[in-house]
Amino acid sequence: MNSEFNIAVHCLTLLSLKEERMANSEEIAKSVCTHPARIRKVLGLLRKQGYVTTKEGVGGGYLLNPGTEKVTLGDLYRLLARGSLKPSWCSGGEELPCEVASNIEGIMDQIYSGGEAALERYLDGITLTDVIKQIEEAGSAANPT
Amino acid sequence: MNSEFNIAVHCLTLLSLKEERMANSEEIAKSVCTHPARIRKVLGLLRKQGYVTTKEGVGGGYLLNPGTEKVTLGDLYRLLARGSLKPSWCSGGEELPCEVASNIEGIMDQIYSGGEAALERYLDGITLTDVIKQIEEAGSAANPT
DNA sequence: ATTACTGTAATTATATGGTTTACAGTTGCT
DNA sequence: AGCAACTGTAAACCATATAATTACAGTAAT
Repeated sequence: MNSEFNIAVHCLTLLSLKEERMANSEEIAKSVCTHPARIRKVLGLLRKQGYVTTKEGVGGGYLLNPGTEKVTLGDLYRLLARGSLKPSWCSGGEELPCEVASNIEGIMDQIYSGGEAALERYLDGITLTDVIKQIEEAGSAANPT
Repeated sequence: MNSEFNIAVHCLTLLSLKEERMANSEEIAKSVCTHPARIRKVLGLLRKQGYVTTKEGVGGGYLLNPGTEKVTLGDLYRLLARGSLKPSWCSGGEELPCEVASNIEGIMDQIYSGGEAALERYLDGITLTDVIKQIEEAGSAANPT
């Protein structure tokens, strides 16, 4: 699947763990390990969903909205990576004389949709809170108090 | 995901519907709509699993083994497309000083594995027989007796 | 005004996936 | 034996998809 889903999870957990729940695209890009413009693109989509608020101008950046921790990975999947199961190339073709060739595409489409539904159900069971908790646990294991 | 999975499903249903359960790579390639060399590559893997027998030389080709219709799409997925959920690019990195960056990879890995397990469970519920039946139904609907 | 940000689109670089070519190995036929 | 029709496999080539980068307009704090 698409890596923007991965980026979204990363950005939101990072913001949640930040004091002030805020950071700018440059800082986030360092942690994600990509270019700030890419972060701005993904966070622009998350803003449209109401997950973050952006502040332009000096001292600006992205602010995590309250309640966003309840968002599930399924929500983020649907927003950023829906349809990623079906490959860009598929076999057969409507116009071909072969019975299999002309019908397989529709059947495989159904199968990919079903697979995606199964995947979404799984991802709906994981919230950002779950991911954040795991990060915190991993961190405290590395630096025990 | 990888389109070889799609090709495998196509080839096996095609062979099952053929009189003699046999065809050569050129004929199959026409139906799948790709190059014969690609068909040979995929069917080579299916041979190693015992799903087909190949016959080299004049009049050769691929023969569907008895019982292969019981194979599930999950089996084919594991053989040809396992691991396709995780994107080639992922965020973060062990070496980074950020707590999120250094831990996210392992956590996302687990999530991708879980998603893959969910997907496999779904695909395990579909056999080649199911796909073949659907092709037959679609065909008889187009040409009613 | 100037500086430090975001928003967004266009461009370039790189990776992936599919096609094609090539040729050695195998088998049936005459 | 020799030819023709196949598979097996790897390498080269090409197209497409994805990520990085550049660029610049818009916005807000000082």
